[in-house]
Amino acid sequence: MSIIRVALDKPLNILFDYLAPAGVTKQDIGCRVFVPFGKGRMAGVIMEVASHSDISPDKIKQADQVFRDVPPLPPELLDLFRFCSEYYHHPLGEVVMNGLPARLRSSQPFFIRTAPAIFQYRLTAKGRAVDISAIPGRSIAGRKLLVKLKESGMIEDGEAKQFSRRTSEVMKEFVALQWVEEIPVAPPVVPASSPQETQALPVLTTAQKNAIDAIVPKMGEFNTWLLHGVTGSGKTEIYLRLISLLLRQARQTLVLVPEINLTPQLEAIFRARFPGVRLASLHSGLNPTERAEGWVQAQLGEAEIILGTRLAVFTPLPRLGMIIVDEEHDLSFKQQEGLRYSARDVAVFRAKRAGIPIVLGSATPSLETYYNAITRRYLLLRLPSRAADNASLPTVHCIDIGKIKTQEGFSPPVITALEKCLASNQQSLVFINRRGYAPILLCRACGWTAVCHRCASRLVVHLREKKLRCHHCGHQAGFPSLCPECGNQDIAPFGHGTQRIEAALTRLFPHARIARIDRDSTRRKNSWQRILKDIREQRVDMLVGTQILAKGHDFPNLSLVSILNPDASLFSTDFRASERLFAQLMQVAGRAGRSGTLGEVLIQTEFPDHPLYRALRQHDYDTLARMLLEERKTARFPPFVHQALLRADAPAIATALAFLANAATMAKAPHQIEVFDPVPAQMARLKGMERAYLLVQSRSRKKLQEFLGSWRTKLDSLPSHKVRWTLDIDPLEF
DNA sequence: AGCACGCCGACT
DNA sequence: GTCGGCGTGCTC
Repeated sequence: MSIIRVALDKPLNILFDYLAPAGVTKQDIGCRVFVPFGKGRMAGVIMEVASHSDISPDKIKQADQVFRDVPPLPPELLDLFRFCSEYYHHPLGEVVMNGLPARLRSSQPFFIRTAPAIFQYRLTAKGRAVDISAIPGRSIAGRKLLVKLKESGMIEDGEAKQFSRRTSEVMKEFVALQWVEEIPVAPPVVPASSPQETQALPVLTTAQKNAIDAIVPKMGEFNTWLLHGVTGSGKTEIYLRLISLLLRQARQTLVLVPEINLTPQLEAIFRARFPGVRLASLHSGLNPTERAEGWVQAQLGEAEIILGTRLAVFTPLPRLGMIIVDEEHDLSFKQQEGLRYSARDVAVFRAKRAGIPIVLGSATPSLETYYNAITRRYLLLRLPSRAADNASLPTVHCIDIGKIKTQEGFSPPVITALEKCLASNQQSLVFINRRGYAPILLCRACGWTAVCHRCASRLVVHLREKKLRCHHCGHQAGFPSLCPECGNQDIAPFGHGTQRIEAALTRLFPHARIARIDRDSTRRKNSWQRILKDIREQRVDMLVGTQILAKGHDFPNLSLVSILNPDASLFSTDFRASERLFAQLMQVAGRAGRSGTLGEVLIQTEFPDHPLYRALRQHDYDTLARMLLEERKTARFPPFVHQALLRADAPAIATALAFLANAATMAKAPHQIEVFDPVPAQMARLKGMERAYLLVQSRSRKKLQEFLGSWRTKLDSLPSHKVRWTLDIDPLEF
């Protein structure tokens, strides 16, 4: 027992053997270890302990130090890493180290703060006497804090921290001034055996009740449940009931959500429902230490609910009882670089191994998931109507802009509807999936358009900043006054983006309060949360925005959704474009009329009879999904085949294509495997790199995997000057 | 991936 | 004469 095999963050598909430090046993498998490597030293994870090594003894170095600061990674997690390494054909060391929070990847030991201190801050008599003007006006955090304290007398740590990053400092000053006193709160005993659900629980709809009755008897076994519920049908309430059940059994629940935007919302709901229950929130908005702390709490079994984005699927969870993947169709579950894993698929595998249920929730399931459900590999639960008493699904109308002319992007019926909405104090939403002022800068004389020189894309006009921007690489350019091609002055923005629509709305409705919501307007930290608050508190009449608005937010007073130009992706070359467009439109449409008021959705299109819009009008996901599945079947697309992409990047497209051609010859297409011709990627140039890919597919996942395994060893030995290649399993983008 | 070693062009 | 280009090969 003197050799340890260590996973290191290196693009090599091997473990590295080291002489173990004294006293190392099999108990240390899963511990982090510090080792010499090349001329430096680095941190890794002990994957195996062995008695001998095949490496010649003179090469083997002595490992420096085994870290026992946190418990070793449990065997199930190491298995999960091995599975990912094999399935995604990615080096094990990179998989393992990618799964650890950054703070634990470093060579610094991590000191667990035992019993993370929770404090209450109570306003003293002295503090009560302080006038708000005693705090300088520029100390916004200080003022907010004092106002809050005067309102409620006391505040908890966690709540205070939400005001601003400065809060803890300010609070220290308050304590020093004896305005507040600090009272330690005893942390809840672990595990909280009975969740204190104090408030009256909402009455369940029949569909919700049926769903819960179906899952509850099978809580102890693996099943993949698809919870297919229209927007507003109350999926969250089902999650809450199931979690509550697990809390009573002292088991942990892992909840995966798409992106950080939704995390605070769901976190607030969970905390309100289960006060006193330890919830670890793992998202990219945390600093490395916070992230590691949440992770360790999960690993120690202290955190009972773990809420996080895709990376959270790799959290060690000793008492895991269920996994929930909310908005399972969301693309952000798939990592698009490095280890290209799908957190949703990894979660299903993890649940299967652990013998626990997994619930995939969506109003618009991915076709892969839906297919699994209708073929009974997954168990399907439906919530066909909205949960709130008086809420029904919005009416959807198409406006044929082939027949009715638009002005500044708006057709007369949309303008009228917006007017009516404004007059009756209802909020409206204008959806246009394009940031910036206009997508194109065009010379009317010669047809020249501004393009990015690093990407195969057009530059987008950002009028306010007087800049042209590439939305793919971030490149910025000034605004030319003449056409660089023909010298003509007649160059102008063409088409509509959110900024232009916002400007048009401001002209049309000068008295309306208009908010633009896109990546540009929500870039700054907390600005999205602020806008959301403004919307909820009715300080906004009209919202203009991109797909950010489509995602899971509840706008109670919103009654009109206008969708401006969705046609572009109807006839796209990407076979998933229709599925995505439909999901997106269904999601935005679902923002309308979620409580009380009847919602209305207006779609401006040149193809009002297209089946996609017909399905949308009838809120009929199933018919369209089945139709799209039929198309996929005849065209031999997923989910009827399994795909893998060999991607190659090179400075010149010919180099990338030549490499792929070589790779294709090596493949010697075995039985049941289709190897296609190398082709340039959709975005043929990105950030100065030319990109191409080679598609491989098979009806048998197993056959495809076997093939990929042997192919990859050959690829490793292929000359690849100037070419960077990766395998992308179950690719979503081409 | 880094980072070495190694073999050929323009510079103080 | 060297400094440095990046092609090739190794890391326990």
